[in-house]
Order: sequence, then structure tokens, then C-alpha cells
Amino acid sequence: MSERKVRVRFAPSPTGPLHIGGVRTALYNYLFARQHGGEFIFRIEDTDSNRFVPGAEEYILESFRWLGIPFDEGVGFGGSHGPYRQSERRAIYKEYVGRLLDSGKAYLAFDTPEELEAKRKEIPNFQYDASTRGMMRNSLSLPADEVEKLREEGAQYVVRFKVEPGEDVHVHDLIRGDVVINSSILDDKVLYKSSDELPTYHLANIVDDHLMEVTHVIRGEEWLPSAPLHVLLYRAFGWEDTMPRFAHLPLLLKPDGKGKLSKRDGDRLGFPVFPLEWHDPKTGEVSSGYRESGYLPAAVLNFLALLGWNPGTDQEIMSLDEMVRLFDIAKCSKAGAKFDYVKGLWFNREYIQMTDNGELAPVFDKVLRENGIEAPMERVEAVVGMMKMKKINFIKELWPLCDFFFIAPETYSREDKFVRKNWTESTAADLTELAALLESLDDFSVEALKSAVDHWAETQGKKPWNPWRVALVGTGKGPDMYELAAFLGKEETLRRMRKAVEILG
RNA sequence: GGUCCCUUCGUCUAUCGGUUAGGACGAGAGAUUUUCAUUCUCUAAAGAGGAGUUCGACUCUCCUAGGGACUACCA
Repeated sequence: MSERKVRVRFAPSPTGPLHIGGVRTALYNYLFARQHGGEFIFRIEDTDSNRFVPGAEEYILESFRWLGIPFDEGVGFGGSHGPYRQSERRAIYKEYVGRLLDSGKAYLAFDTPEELEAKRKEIPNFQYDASTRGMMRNSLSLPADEVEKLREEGAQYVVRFKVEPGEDVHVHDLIRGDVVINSSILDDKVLYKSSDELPTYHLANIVDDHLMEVTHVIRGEEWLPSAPLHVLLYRAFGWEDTMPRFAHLPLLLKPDGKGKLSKRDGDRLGFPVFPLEWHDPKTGEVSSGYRESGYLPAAVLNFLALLGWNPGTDQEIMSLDEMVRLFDIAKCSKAGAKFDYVKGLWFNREYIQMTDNGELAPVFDKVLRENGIEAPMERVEAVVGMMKMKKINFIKELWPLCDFFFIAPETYSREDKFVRKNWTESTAADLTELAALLESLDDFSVEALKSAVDHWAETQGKKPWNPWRVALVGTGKGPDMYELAAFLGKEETLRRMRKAVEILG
């Protein structure tokens, strides 16, 4: 069909923090744009001034920065199709509403909210459409001179789309195929409000997508019911030949129970539903974020990508670049996906193990500082290297598992099961002997330690490792003994051994 | 209520008419191991129900049930 360059957009409204489902929608848009050599646009849909929340726009931008998803164009990125903030496009919408009015595809409605409310009470399942607009106060039902008068008086009005009934409207969806809805069930949607001279979502969306030359609209399933209306709008403007292709993504559902994923589920079950920590400017309420919780952005993206899509192979771990290569919008699933946050934990674990120690070290260094430990970065990196294969979901969980690297055990408690099991009458003598051996070593490297101690253990018929661990760690945790001793160094190793012997006897 | 969308192990999913219905998370068991882990092996676990179409349906059609979304001068 069209040879147009692929252009997609992510267009949130700045009404609060970015929901994790929105992140997935943006990710799919990004993957689609990249794999087609297209462009990814960031647009702000702030046509509802009442719901504007300060800081939300910055929050969303910061979220994508953290996640590593760049936009090519839009608010904060520039581009030739701006402005990209809908509140800055008033004049444009006004013009296009005028076109619809002139061509008779839309009309003025003067009904007040109270009148509408009354009608809804009066008539069950009231809908403003071809069957009811005759009894309402609008430019279709009122005499022309009265309409004129109302306008001169400055009466507040709304522009409604005139939906012609009785027509099957087809929406071709990339994921769901052909979706048909009869126009009779559609209502005459409000497109524009004279009160604030701003359009509603539907109008702004169509005008912007057209003017910004958007080729594919990839959005959440909640938009599927209004997609036919959008098709009708493209038609009303005469833009059918360049109408974007639609793809409606399945929703993210609660991990348990019923319904879609909400912030409350996260609070209740203990996982974030927002990429970044969010401080609500009105209530002061703080919501946890993936970043602050210790997730790696690549892990979050990988986890999200697989909620509703998969490459068709058994591969689950993939980089952003791989996803760009493998993604296929047609292979997205149709059904909603329960948000399996336990699997998200697994992804983070996998990514921690895959990530270079040098990259992880600064993260762990922060945790160490919070615990009053200052250490050279090489030391921190070495510890991360020895410990990251432990069963941890987050780097911060490392601290209680490896405090002994930095803090020598002060007391050796026989209350500890591991100590009790491994410290017998002969242990003190054995460790004293082992200490003497270690003291004679010039080379305290892992290799040197291993060959010396292994040899000693074999010839003496001893198994010194667990008691030795007691001495250096204080309990049954930590890395390989040789790695640990090499890290601590000769002096500290011997000091700890002697102290243990002294205390435990 | 109305409209639309959806329905394979507990969860995410593979299968695009012919398979012992595969993988992963989680669960359980075992092996390896100088601690905790890692790693490895194994086990349990699914086509919502009912009609069709077909030589043959998880796969196509219809019905039922269930789930979800939408139904604002919000997006």
C-alpha cells in the first residue's frame, strides 16, 4: 500500500505517574519503529486542563531516560511536526473543527451538563445519537436564527460529531484482524468544548496523528471500542487513504483475582507499578518505582516485552536490540496477561548475573555507604563478583550476605547452628596449625592458597574448610574460602583465625 | 443493561488441521558442592463446556459459560 516512512507515537496524558502498562505500550511502539527504520514520537495529550498534574510530564520523560528508550521527536526532542503538546495546538484544532462544521459532519450542541444528566435519568440507556439528537438543543434541532442568537449571546456549546447510523464500520487491527461495529451503537461524541476552546481526545488524536504523519497507532485495548469512531473521523476529514493502521494491545491484568492491574495491587502484593518512584504533589503519597526498588532497566524491559508477545522460540532473555530484530506486532497475543511479578524478579536475577561487575559495583557501593562502609571500588567490584551468583533478586540483598568482607566477626556464637556443627575439640589446634601454614606463605593468591591448603588437608587428613569459614565469617555463608582469604589478605585472615581460636577455644 | 474483544499447565506462552501438546517462572524430588548459593537431572501440571465442518481438530464455524474493556464536555 503506502510507501510512507513508519512513524509511531506514544502519547500519554500528564495526569500522574506512568503506569507500567504504558511502559509496555511505549516499548512495543519503539520496537516497531526501530525495526522498520521509522520514527518514534513523544506527544503530550493535555487537553483536559482539570486533570493536569505538575511534574507528570518530566516524570514520564525521566522514566524513558532511565529505561533507555529514546524518542526521535516530540516534547523535549524537537522535530518538524510540532508543537507536540496538545495544549499548544489550540489554533490547529479550532481550524479543523471548523472544517467539520462547515461540511455538516459535526454540529453545535448547547445542552448543559444538567440537561444531559436529566435526560440520562429520564431515559434508560440514553445515548446522544441520531435517534435522540432531535430532542436535544443543538444546531440540528434548533431553528437557525435561534442558534445564531445563542452564539451571539456567547452561550457555551460543544461540538458533536454527527454519526450516520446503520453502517458497519470496519477497523482492521494488526493483532485482531477485522473488527466490525455498527455505527448505530456509536454516540455523537463531543469533539470540542467552547468552555476552554480545547478538543477532546478523539478529535485531537485524529488531527495530530494525521498532521504528524503517524502511520501506525499501537495502543491499549481500552481504545478498541472507540476505534470505529476514529475511522469515521478520518473519513469525515477525507483522510482515509493515509489513515494509520491500528494495533490494540491486550491489557495487563491483576496477578491474582480479577480486573486490570492497578496501583493498589502493587501496594498489596509488594511490587511497583510505576517505573520511577512517584511523589504525588497533591496528597504527598509516595509510590514505589522499579528504579528505586533495585531493578535493572534492561530486566524490566525484557520482562515487559514478554507479557503479551514472544519471539516464537524458547528464547526469553534478550537485549533491546535483539527485541527490535525479533519483534512482530502480528505475534502479539490477544488475551490480557496477568502481571506475573514473580517472573519479573527472576528476570532481574538473571540480569544481575549477566551484568559486568564493574557496572554493578557502584550500585552496591551505594548500599555499602548506607551501611557505613567505605571501600575502594576495586574491592567493591571484587565482592560483587564473588557474591552475585547468590540467590538474590536485588543488589541490595547482597549486604547481609557479605557484611563479613568488611566487618570482622566480633563474637563467635555457639548458638549458631553452623558454628556448633563445625567447631569441635580439635578445631582450635587444627586452625592454629593452618594459621602457621598460611603465615609461611609469601603468595596469598587464590591459586597459592588452594594448592597449599589442599595439600595440607590431604596429607593431614583434615577438612579445615568449615571451621575456617567459622573463623573468617562467623557463620555458614560467603564465597569460596580461598577467594575469601585472598580478598581479606594474609594479615586480616590470620587475625580472624586467632581471634576465633581465642574465643571458641 | 448494551457493544466489542478474549479463553492451552497456578502464571507468561509455543503450536498457524495430523506433535508423546513444547519452553519458562513458580512448586516438589534428587545429584553435585568446604557454607549459602550456583549448576545439572527429574516429577507433577493445560486445550472452559457443547455442537458442527473434516479422513483427522488446541487449531476453522456456531452456541453456552467465564473473563476483560468500553459505554463522560477523561484520556
